[in-house]
Amino acid sequence: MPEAASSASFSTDSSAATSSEAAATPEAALPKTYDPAGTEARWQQAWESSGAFHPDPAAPGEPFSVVIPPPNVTGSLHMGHAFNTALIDTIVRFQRLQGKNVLCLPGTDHASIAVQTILEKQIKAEGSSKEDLGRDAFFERAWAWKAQSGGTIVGQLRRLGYSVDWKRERFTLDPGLNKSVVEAFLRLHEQGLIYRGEYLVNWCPASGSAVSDLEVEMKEVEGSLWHLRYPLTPLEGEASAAGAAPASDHPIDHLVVATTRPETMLGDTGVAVNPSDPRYAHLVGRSITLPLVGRQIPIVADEHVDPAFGTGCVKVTPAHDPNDFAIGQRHGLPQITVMAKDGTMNEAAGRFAGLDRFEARKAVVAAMETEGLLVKTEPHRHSVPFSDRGKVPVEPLLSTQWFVRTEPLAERCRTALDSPAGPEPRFVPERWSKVYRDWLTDIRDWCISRQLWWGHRIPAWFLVSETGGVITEATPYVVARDEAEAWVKARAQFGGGAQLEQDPDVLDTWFSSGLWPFSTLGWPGEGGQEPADLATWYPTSVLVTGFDIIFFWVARMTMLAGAFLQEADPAPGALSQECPVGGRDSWMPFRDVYIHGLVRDENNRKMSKSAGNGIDPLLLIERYGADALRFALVREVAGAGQDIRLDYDRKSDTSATVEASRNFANKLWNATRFALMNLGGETPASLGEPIAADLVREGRPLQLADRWILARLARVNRETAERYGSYGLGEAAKGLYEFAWNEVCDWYVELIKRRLQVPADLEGEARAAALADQRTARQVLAKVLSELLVMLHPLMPHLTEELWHGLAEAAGASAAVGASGLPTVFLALQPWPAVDEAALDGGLEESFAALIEAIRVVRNLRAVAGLKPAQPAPVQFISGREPLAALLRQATPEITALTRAASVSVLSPEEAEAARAATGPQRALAGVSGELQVLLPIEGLVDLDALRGRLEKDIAKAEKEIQGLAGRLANPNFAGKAPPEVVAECKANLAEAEAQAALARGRLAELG
RNA sequence: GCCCGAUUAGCUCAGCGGUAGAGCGCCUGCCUUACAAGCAGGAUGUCGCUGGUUCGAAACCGGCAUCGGGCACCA
Repeated sequence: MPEAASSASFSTDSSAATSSEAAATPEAALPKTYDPAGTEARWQQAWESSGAFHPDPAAPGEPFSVVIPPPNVTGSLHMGHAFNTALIDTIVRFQRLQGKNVLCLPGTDHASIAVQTILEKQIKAEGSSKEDLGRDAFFERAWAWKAQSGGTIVGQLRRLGYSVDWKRERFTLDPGLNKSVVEAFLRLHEQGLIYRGEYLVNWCPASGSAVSDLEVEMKEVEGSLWHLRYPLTPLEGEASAAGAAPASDHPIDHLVVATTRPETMLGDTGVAVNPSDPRYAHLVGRSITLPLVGRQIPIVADEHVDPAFGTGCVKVTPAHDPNDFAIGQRHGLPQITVMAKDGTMNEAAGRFAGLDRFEARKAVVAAMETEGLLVKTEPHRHSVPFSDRGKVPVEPLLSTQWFVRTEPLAERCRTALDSPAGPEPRFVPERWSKVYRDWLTDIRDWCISRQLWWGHRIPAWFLVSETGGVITEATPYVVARDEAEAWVKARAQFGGGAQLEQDPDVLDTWFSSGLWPFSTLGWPGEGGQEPADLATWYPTSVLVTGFDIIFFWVARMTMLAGAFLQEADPAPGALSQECPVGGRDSWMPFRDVYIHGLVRDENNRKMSKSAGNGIDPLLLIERYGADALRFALVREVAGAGQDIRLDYDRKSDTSATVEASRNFANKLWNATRFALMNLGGETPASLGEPIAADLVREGRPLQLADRWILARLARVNRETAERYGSYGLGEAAKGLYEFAWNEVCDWYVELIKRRLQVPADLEGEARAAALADQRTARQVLAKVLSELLVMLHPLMPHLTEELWHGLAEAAGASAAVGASGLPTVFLALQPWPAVDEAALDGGLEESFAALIEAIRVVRNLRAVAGLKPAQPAPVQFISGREPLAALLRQATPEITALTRAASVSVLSPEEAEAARAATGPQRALAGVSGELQVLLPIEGLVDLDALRGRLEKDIAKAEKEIQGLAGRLANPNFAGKAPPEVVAECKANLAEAEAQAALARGRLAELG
């Protein structure tokens, strides 16, 4: 237990001695600066050991659920994860304060191809291979890796203060999720949505596996375009090229094709031209003798060919190019594979067999040149598909794989997006729904099998006895939950004597990730019972993730949910373990999808491992605290979905942005420290709510500043709840920052200091009155502060939890503690405070702003005149506006304290004129704010030049304004067409600016 | 090629029809007993360019430029 650190914290343990001491002599017990390390660890432990975030599906409260995007177990977390975590945790903590039954479910992803790549690299470095190890030993090693990396990740998530339910933590490859995966595969297969077949797939020679279209990235490379001469095969009876060729005066005896991949010509099975191309129309149907190979291949007409590009002739290699594959299909051309799966040429490549594909390219070009068939070579910049993981060009190869038929699933999703009740899911920001929809339109089937080991084994068993003991495209198979069921199915279909072998391949990682929102909640359940978690928390409330995985993950989840979670799940009768899904509004796995941006580095580059510019979140947490990092990340969010930039100095490992948030944490710490020193050992509970009417009755009414801050508090409460609830997290953070610092600390606390300290020499009734008023101030301060802490809790959970307990237990009252000695009552589980509607007072907020401005003018005058801060000076306000004048009179004691005033007087213009008539003009520091004149009538000790400068500046500013306003009013169109209230405001402003200029001129003249 | 962002103070970004804002940084003065991780005061902008709509545009519309991202892709 990290109790040692609690000396730097508000003590919440049962040894109340330190607490009561803290109340009496706070300076002794509380340091001036907040030290997050001990505090954060302690609260994380307390929350978790008390099960604060382990919800009961049967508990009351509207369900609210989030499944976190499971990080890959490929090492440790980066700043993007910290950002995602900060956003999700802010949302779920807010919803918990709203009284909802909140589940936030954590987990990690096995990341099939990424993890296997890492492990194979390690094994290779040891001079071995996964084949040497064998499948079992490899798995053991992979699980050990998972334990280590997963442990690191979970540790990092805990360190951020993530309020997830660790008891429900899942891993995409754990046995429960395997059950979901197998069930999903079975049902899709039964529905005809999974099929197996030989197609052209993206083959990654580096990982030795097929990959999906999404895992292919197009990269621009400098290549060449080789023009090759393909001779026409002479027609029968055509003796030679010089023979009769009635169709043309210029007989054609060859075609020229252009290619970026000459090595594939060995697999050419045709040449295509555009059907409307007059140059070649007469040649369609004739044959070419394929150079180097000698094969006869036909000339076909196909719309795909662009007559304007190159020669208008295209070589067709159906086994090695997606477009050629399609052309081949349309014209019944054979598919000849000339390459093996390791990227070398195979026996079909004849004399080029055994060469690596890039060597073969050179060799083929050389051979063509030798034959005199290379027409020319041009430099050519073009896009080449690269494997995301393997970082090598992928090879389109014919291969037998498993596929998900996506169109029927995508169609459901498109329909849901057009739901009359509003789009499902709802994207925030909305623009991402277009990206999502576009991808779901014209979607291609999803290759889900991977020739890897680390992953969910495909639940298909082959009757290899039917095909000579090996698995081929033609081998019959059964899909089953396990081997026993496979045997039953196999016997039923093929009788006894079968020999079964499970498919050696595994499923694409995203297949299991795609089930995450329901597999983690217990889908499909046992014995036809719907799991309680699924019944309560499905659909989840919101998915929070980056835009980079909308296709990979978001769309896969919605498509797969559409197959399983519909009210009328069309599963055939064979699947009797049907999971009932009654009573749901929607089968969609989430109501909202909140898409956030990426974290960029100080140079505006995306932070990534490969770029080497990542920042370890733990480094910043250690330096500034988890709350500071979280607050900094959320505060950077502008609107929604925009990337954020985190400034960072790599030499010193510091970040000004995070430091600013750390400073804010410290500000809150000190505000609470101030409160503890001034609440006389009382707590918000013992003081009670400051109810205006009661206080009037008790003869200690709310003062002006009290009413003002309570009005502000009510408004900020309302705004903040609205922002948190509508994904305006950055705005919520900024709003609270400004309220806490600029209003509560800078003004309210300063304004009530005088009232909090009752002079010892005060006696009798005056003393009683002062004490009564002190109590009012204490009540308001306690309320404002504790409510502020609740509102800030989603953003800075540890600090606010600590301070809230500090406030609540100020008197040393022992906190509720559990058997472990840790607290059992948490701010995290408190209700959000109700907005005090009666306290809202727009007029007061406005007039108080004028008071603040008046004080600023006084301070500015003092600064300009070079008065020493400690030197008192008389202050005179002249205002013709009664509400403001009254306010100034009322706030005289506060003004005195905040401006070091020797005296404060408030005069009407008439009184001021009369006084001047009586005493003559006096030298004074003068300034204006609106129609308010501020005078500091002091002789001597004043920098007159600076004062003149100040007045001249006032005049210039007023003149500029006058010019603008007068110009506008002079325009007849303005007066005629603008709304009357705008014109009136404009006139009023002009009058005021003119008055200001006149006043300032007058004062300037008086200075002489 | 198509689609989306962005372009405002030195930096990071708000503002989205009525006279330009915040934070950080910068300058000046302060250890004013909650906080120097602080307090007070101050300076700083042809709001990317260009047409248009409007009484009025940083904001709305059209074009252009630059930067960033996504999708597609002609061999």
